[in-house]
Order: sequence, then C-alpha cells, then structure tokens
Amino acid sequence: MSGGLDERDKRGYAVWVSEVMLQQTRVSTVIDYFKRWMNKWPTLHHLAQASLEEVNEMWAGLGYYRRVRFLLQGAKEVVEGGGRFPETVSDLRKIKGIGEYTAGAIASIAFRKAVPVVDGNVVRVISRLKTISANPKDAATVKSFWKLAGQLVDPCRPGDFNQALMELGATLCSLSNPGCAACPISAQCHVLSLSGENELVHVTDYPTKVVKAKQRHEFSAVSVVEILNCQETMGPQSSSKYILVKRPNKGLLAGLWEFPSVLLEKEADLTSRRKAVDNYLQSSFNLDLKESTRIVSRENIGECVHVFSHIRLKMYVELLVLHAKGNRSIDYKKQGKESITWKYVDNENLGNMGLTSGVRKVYTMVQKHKQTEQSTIPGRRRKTAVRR
DNA sequence: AAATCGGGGAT
DNA sequence: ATCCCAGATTT
Repeated sequence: MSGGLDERDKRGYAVWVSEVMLQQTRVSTVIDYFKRWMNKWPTLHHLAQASLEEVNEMWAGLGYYRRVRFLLQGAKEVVEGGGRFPETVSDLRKIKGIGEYTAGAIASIAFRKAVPVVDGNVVRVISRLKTISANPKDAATVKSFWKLAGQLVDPCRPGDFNQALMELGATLCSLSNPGCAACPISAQCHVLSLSGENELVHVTDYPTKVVKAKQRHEFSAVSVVEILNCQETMGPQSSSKYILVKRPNKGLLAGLWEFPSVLLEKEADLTSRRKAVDNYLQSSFNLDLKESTRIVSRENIGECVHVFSHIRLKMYVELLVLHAKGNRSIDYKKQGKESITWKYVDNENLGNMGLTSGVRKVYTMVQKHKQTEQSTIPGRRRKTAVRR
C-alpha cells in the first residue's frame, strides 16, 4: 500500500462518502453530490467540524437522510477517537451506518483487503451465473451470495474486481435486456447455457422477483405562507419571505425543512383542509386567520403527489399571502406551545438552498402559478378575494 | 422477518 | 404505472 497515513485516510474517507451516497442510489445521481461534498469537506477532519444542519442541506434531494446523520456521527467518532482510519471489515462495521456492503467496499477499494461486496448488481450476476432461484432477500440466501462472492474475489486486485462485478451487473448483466453475447463471462454462466437447451428458461427470470408491500396513502394540506414587506428582518427593499418549519428529529425526513403542513386523516375538501391549516397556524404560530385584514390573498394552487418507498403522499397546496403588519397582536416570532422550530426564508434563498424533493416540487408549483397569473392578466393585478 | 427510510431513472 | 437501485437500522 503506497502513500503515508494522510494519503491513506484521504482514500478511506473518499470511498466512505461515495459508498454511503451510493446506497440505493445510482451513480449518475451521486456524482454532483459527491463533488460538492468533497469540495466543502475535503477531509474527515473538515467533516467532523460540520453541523447536522449543514450536512442535511448538502444531502437534500438524495434521500435516506439517516445516511448523512450516521456519516457525520461516524466522522466525529473516528476523529475524536484519534486513531487510524479503520481498515478492516470488522472495525468498519462498528461505525453506525456502515453495514456489510459498505464495510466490504471501503476495505477492498481503499485498503486492498481481499473481501467481497454484495449489492443488487452482484446478486443479479451471481444468481444468473449459478442459477439461484431462491428468494434473494432471504437471510440464508443472502449469506450464500456473500460466500460465493468471497470465493470469486481476486485477492490481487479486490477493489477493482468488486467494482468490475458491480459494473457488469449495472451494464451488460442488466435487469431486463442483458447483453449476453458481449458478456466476458458468458462461457461460465450456468443459466445462459440452460436457456440454450430449454426454451422455458430465461436469463431475465433471475434473480427471482420478490413481491413488495404496497405503499400506504397519506394526504397533507400544505400552506405556503408568504409574508409581504418584512422590513424588520430584511431591510426596506425586500419584497417578501416564506415560513419554513423544521420537521421532527426522528422519522421521515427527520430534521429537514418544509412549508407549514398538516397531515390529514383522509382526503379532504377545501373547507376542511383550510380548517385544519388555520388551526395549525393558530396553535403553532399564533397566527389568527380570523382577522381577515391580515390576509392579502389565499389561493388554491393544486395537488402534488410525492412518492416515498412506503408512502404515497398527496399534497394539497395553497398559497397564503399575509400582511407583515396588519394587527399589532400578530407576533410571527412567537413560537407556539408545541415548540416547533421554524424560520423565514426569502425568495432568493429559498431557490438556492437545499430542499427535499417534495418541498422543491411544491415551491416550483407556486412559482409557476405566480407566473401564469401575471401573464394571463397583463397590466392588471389580480386579487383573489378572501371571505370567511 | 418485516417495516422504516428517498428519490429518480428505466421500462 | 411498476420496478429497483454501489443498503442499514429498528421493531
């Protein structure tokens, strides 16, 4: 292994970051995120100084945000431990967020340990190579894949071998249209030879498909609250700002920012949605919307569906424009009883900051709505009346 | 063993 | 629309 300690740490860190980003995420998606990340935090020591808020924003849009929380936690642990960067699978496995795959990837790619990796690509290649029809998610079957991969790995160049195997699974040995004719190991592929003898056998039947749980449906009322003319915090020239709320530190999208929203029991009509939103804004922001003088406009923007692994969320979006100073009793800065965390963000910063994909979708909807409204009524300012 | 936890690209 | 991806942790 060439290079000093510093060089070694750098290699381990870069592979660690990239492999965590690559968990359940395609290479093409990761590339830009990886560049931005390494530019901001070039070494493990830089990362260890970062805050959760910072890494969350850098990660925004990548998904599975638990990954970045563990990555930051792990960086702090390694730096505070003062020890060398862990090199072996067993030491790497002790770090939160590093499972069997990531440990194998770092050990083999960064430190030339002769250990295997098993990801979705490797499962596909091996299940075809060996005609394995067992459920690939089954614990015992997973174990057998690791064993087989361990027998295959080239001890001289384990990192290159592992990456080549995954690359093969991602390209030639693809899900639905494998290029067996061009495959360098087609001669050793058992299922390919079987398919030549038996028309009922198809390469694409491997690995065996597993049935997945259906997504549950959820509904939420999203209120994009725009405050006009906020001179106190933004200076005399500013136009408006929006309220963003921080999600709870556990669960879905933990600790990430979103527009004020309430989860609905079920699909709801406009009236009940607004009732829920009003109640929420009243209790959490001390915003009394019964004072109609505060409301400049309140428009229904439309629906927006956002899909997670296990949830299909339909968001009903409205744009609620408020006067900054309508009534002295309004105190936007006062936090509600439920001690939620929130902040103001102006239009420019909202467009530039890291947002989750769902929030970005909603924001784009609102922008488009505003443009359409302006262009369809030239020279006139439309004002939607609000009557309660 | 099953559920949780994002998002997007391919089909 | 469905599948699933350079997965890991919690329940």
